[in-house]
Amino acid sequence: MADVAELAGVSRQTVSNAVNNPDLLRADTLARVQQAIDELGYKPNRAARNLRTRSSHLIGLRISPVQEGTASAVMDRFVHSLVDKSGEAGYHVMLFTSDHEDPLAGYDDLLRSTAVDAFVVTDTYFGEEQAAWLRERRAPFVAFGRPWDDTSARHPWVDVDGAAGADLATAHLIEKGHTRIAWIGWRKDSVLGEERRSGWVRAMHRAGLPTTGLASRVEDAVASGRGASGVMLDEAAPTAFVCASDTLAVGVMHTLAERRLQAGDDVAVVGFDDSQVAQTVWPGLTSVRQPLEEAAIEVVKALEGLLATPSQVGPGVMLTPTLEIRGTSGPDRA
Amino acid sequence: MADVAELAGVSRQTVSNAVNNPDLLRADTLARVQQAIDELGYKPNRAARNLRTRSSHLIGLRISPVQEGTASAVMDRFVHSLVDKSGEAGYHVMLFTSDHEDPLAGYDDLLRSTAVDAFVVTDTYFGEEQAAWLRERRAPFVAFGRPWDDTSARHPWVDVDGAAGADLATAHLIEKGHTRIAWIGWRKDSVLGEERRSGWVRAMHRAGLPTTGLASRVEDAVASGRGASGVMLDEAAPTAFVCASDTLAVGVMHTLAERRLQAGDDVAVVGFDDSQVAQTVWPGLTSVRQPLEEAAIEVVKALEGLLATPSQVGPGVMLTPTLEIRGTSGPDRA
DNA sequence: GTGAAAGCGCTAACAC
DNA sequence: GTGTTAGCGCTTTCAC
Repeated sequence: MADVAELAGVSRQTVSNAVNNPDLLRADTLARVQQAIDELGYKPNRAARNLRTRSSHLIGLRISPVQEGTASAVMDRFVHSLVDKSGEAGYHVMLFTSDHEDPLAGYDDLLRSTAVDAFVVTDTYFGEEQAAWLRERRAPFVAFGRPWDDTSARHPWVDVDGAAGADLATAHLIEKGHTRIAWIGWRKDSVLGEERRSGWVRAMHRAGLPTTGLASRVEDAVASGRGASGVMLDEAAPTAFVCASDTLAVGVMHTLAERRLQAGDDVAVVGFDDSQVAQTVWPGLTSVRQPLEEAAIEVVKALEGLLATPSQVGPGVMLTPTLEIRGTSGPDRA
Repeated sequence: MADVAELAGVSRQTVSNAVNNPDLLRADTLARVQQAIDELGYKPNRAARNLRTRSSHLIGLRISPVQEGTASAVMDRFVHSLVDKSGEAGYHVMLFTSDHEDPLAGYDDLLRSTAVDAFVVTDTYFGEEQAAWLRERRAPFVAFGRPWDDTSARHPWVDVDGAAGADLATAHLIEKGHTRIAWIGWRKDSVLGEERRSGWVRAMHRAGLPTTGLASRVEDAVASGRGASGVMLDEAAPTAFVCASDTLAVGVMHTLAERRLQAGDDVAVVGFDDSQVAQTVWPGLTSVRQPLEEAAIEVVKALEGLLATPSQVGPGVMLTPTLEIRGTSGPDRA
């Protein structure tokens, strides 16, 4: 910095102003300083700046372990988008993990050591707890996932409308002529699962179609999807399946393959998350896709607002997913 | 820090020592300071520490955009492992992107602003260029991927033996009775692809089996795998396929499905990377799995060595992949 | 619009 | 073993 100042013939302070408050300088001075900066390849030292401004321009994101044997990688896609979008806003994403026992430990450490300016909280299931804890400590954070029970939650959030996604999927199948459309979803204690399920119910009832005996709730695993769809096929003879996840949808496809049924031709299947599995598996799994890039944009926007004026919290942002139509959602042939 | 010092009845420096050089203190003093730290929930301020020690305990990792429509997510799995392992060593992973035009720009910025202590370089294809550039700037880094042409490269690296992986896959098929085993790989300009291919050649020749007319080199895309395997089936009638990636292997499975052939029963297929697709697709895609967790451990180890004694560079570490055997690698029925 | 002075919170070097 | 001193590189007052 001193070098730049000397080369430009100004004081060190003026260099700082050139970088942080360019409009404070006269145009010609600014140009001279800028040239010196370029010439010397000067970049302000992060540590010093952080110390002085009490901000790190780092946002913390806790990532949970990879789920082997499942199809979904929503988290990973979101991380990519978030890194992209926050980078454009001058922030970097710092990843951390904490053991499942005490997920808050990681947050606490980073908070106390002022390592990050804010967090992005994504873990939907533990969201509540984390949110309450962070709020209590006045830690700035934006949640990807709405606050479910706590209607009084005063923190910014961005979420994707799961019901709309399932509705979209179901309506698509209805349009294809299906009338007996089954739901393979998650256990009842999953708020996310119940929300997605409600979209299926909504679309079915809107079309005057029955849902009784057509819903199943299981663990999010391929084997569970396979098991549930086998039973469903035997007992309720649906011509199409809407699933709460691609993992479950792949399970349905296992059942079909075992029974020598063609996914799409004989029985339709729609998944949720537009995973790489959905994108590549034959003949292409129709799937609900979350607008993660948009979500990242909104999260960063909320983050910027939060750090600029911590007091005022804007309303939550709800995004609508889209449907990626592929081979498994063929017309009803029955 | 001052509070802790006062509560423990020592000077601020002693608190610092308690944190950074505990063995410098007498046991009872240490205990007293430690208790004060716990009581107050004290954590050293990162920015101040970074400024003073000229280190951020951050390692930079450039992530490339997600490849839609492919099966592999090696990068994402590696990121998870790296975050885990580096966390144990007291480091955090900071992600960044840079446009494809100028991948070095991102590195340069972080380097100049002393934002990170070191980089982990993973992009195999641009590895050479990046490595040379970083070395020139004396930026500490560890490469995940060996230096291919530059035998004089004096930087630490960790890599997975792709030839061994393809050899493993091929030998497994040979053991299953297959004799006409085809290779679907990447274009010739991919060093990684040629390396994997050499493992197939090696295993075939070791068993006295022919390779002529059994190899195909295409883009890494599902459609390419499908196309190449279709042609191969018509022209050379192989009973098994070994592929350079799960993406290509899924393409082969498309061809089989279209021809009403059962993957595993009629024609065997083995992929590479043990992606979520391989893990979930019916009837399970046998695939070569890279030991990414081990790789992350070695990378972190190298990183620690590098930062401790920058001058001495240990030898590269080569890891051997394993084979995940699933339904698609059935015996030869011909 | 520009420069001088002060200090962010910590740790390395030294004196005690 | 413990305390004192100095300073990491920057930005934020405040004069000028």
